[in-house]
Amino acid sequence: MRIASFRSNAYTVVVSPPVRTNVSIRDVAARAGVSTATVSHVLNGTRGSKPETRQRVLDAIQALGYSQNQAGRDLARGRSSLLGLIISDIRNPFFPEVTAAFQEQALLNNMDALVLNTNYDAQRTLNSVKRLMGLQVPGVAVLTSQIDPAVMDMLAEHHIAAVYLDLGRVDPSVSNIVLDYEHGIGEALEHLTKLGHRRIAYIGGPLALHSAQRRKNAFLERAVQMGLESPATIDADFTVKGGYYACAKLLVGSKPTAIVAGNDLTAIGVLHRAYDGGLRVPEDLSVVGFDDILFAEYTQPALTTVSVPRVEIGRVAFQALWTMMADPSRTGREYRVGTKLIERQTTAAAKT
Amino acid sequence: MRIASFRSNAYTVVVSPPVRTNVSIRDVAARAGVSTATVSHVLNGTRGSKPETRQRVLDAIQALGYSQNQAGRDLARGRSSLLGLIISDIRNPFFPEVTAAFQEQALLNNMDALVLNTNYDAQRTLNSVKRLMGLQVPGVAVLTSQIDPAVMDMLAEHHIAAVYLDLGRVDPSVSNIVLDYEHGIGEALEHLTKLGHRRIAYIGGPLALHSAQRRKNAFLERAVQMGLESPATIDADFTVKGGYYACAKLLVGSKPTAIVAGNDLTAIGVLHRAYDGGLRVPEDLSVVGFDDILFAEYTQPALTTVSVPRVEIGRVAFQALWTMMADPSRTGREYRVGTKLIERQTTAAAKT
DNA sequence: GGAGGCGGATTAAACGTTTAAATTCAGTTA
DNA sequence: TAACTGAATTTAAACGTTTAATCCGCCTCC
Repeated sequence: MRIASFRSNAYTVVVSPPVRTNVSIRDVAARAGVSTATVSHVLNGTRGSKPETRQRVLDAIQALGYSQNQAGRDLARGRSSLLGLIISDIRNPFFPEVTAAFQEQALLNNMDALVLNTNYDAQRTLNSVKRLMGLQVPGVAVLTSQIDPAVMDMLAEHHIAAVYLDLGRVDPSVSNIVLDYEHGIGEALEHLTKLGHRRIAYIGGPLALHSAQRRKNAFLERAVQMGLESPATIDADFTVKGGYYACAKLLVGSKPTAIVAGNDLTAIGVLHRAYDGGLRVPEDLSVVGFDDILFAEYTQPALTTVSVPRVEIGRVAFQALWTMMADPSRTGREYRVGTKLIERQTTAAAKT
Repeated sequence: MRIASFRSNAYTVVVSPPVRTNVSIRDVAARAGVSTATVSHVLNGTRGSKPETRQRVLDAIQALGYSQNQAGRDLARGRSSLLGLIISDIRNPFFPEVTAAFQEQALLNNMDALVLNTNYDAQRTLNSVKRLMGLQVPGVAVLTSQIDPAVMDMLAEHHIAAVYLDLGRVDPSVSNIVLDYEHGIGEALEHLTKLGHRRIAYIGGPLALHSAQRRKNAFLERAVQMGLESPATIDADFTVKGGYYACAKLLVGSKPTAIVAGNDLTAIGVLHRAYDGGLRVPEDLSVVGFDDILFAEYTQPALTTVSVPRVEIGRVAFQALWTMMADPSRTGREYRVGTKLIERQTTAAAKT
């Protein structure tokens, strides 16, 4: 062992001892004059104790500055107090709020959340899940937009509670959060038509993304339903640049008077293209985004957008796991969260 | 126990058994015909083994789909493979990149990062640290802008490697990352003076924040050094709104021709105020931000700003911990990371 | 041919909890 | 008074690793 290679003798400075700051449950028990079992029960509320004993234990804990060793605990219980949260990329402005909300809930229930970025890489996702299983997590939220069946299988096989985003299915130990895109998009289209828009184009994301697919469908269905002229659509890549170029393509020929973007970054690209092309927003062109990321409020002009309730998603994800973990039958269920239009300044009456 | 309260009899459906998917190191050892010690050593490379034995172990692992139980491992080693990363708020655009970089490095070294938001709350910070200690983490990066001495003490007491941001000090088990604000601010001021600006105002953050303090000082020192007319400064709150109102105050009387903001959000507020006040940026007013958050690139016009190398900070934070953890003497050191000006479109020649 | 060294493997004792099962003990009932 | 309850507590056996201490051959060197 490396530490052992440090010989110390009378003349050397005393090296900080290889202390394990070892105040264990046994020390607490000794000081309180009870058994470790009692301490454990007091700590976990697993069984009633005489108020007086209880207090003695609490005092001892206080006096010794004891804190539970999770490793021992996890080992004994066969599961950890960590929950897995798998997301695509924390740098994507969609995720920080989801993450924060999830963690917040976890904390309230005395758990922690281990957040893992997959970087949109399936192999990495699988590795993440493997790590989580090594950690004996009792539950995992997979909030990426693509879901690898191998991941699902692996979690199911080990009977780990799991919650997914927009997975079409619910099973024992598997819950599902479905995003109601239709509602928000419906509001957006109603808003635009009320303002007199008829030629409304849509710029979406890469169809490999399930969410891009679903958003686009929601748009098209609603558009047809409302009898709009066959709407132009382009599939871009959910980036600012992508939005910029897609917009450029749309602004030739029979121009749309309004553009709905599949996410806010795309909408920002549209805003830039419009500016560079001498089009004023919203006077010459109305723009609606999707997501309501933090910065939507700060674009110039402020972006009208369909908000996706990220905080709620995070909270619901935790609740889903928690519910399944508490239920011996592990029944999964479906949770529905809505989207809605946030009107800001990038929409106005269509030019006639 | 809750589970136990479920009586099952011959007539009920069989409840999914309380399986512990128990393929342990013992099973691997048995199948490979070796002792658990050997398996452990193969797994950790802690000791040489005959290639042939090694292979047998590896095969057994493969065949059984074994994966290490971290709880057992952590318990035996007295420390976990988790590193703590304490940040103020993952929703603050400064942190996602730092976090991602830190996690990236951790992953490369077979560790995980547990990210904890303090929400700028000292009590919560302390609780976070306590949790981390319960988890037996071998190291903690505290990248909040305020550092509670109680936190430092607690970590030091338990000999846990720690790295801080802009803490003025280095100790055994304590490293420090110092941000060289001066360099970037110097570049910004040179850039502005070269463009003919003389009246340059500064809008900072709440002085309770150490980083706000340091940025402001860096600005003032450089300004004096360069012989600028005594610059107006306002301490705002690092938000868009704050920037907006601070800017409003500056735009009366002898107006500045350029404004340097203590962070990008503030700068965005300035941009908005200028727009609302009929001032064109950069023709009538030059603006420089600080941080270079993702969105700096997407403001209209794109924000000139002093970039703080977030990815590098995350990486360095990990390296600092890793280095101390590997060093039996736990020597801490100081790491310096630079800032630099990113010229975009919010600066131009001063109006004469 | 014995001493010594060495690489490769095993044995067995931790590590700090949780939790069935056993024990104690005071109170109640027959 | 003996038998029974039930609450409060203790005992002790896991849980799955790591690792110091041993052991076992085998080789080398006098």
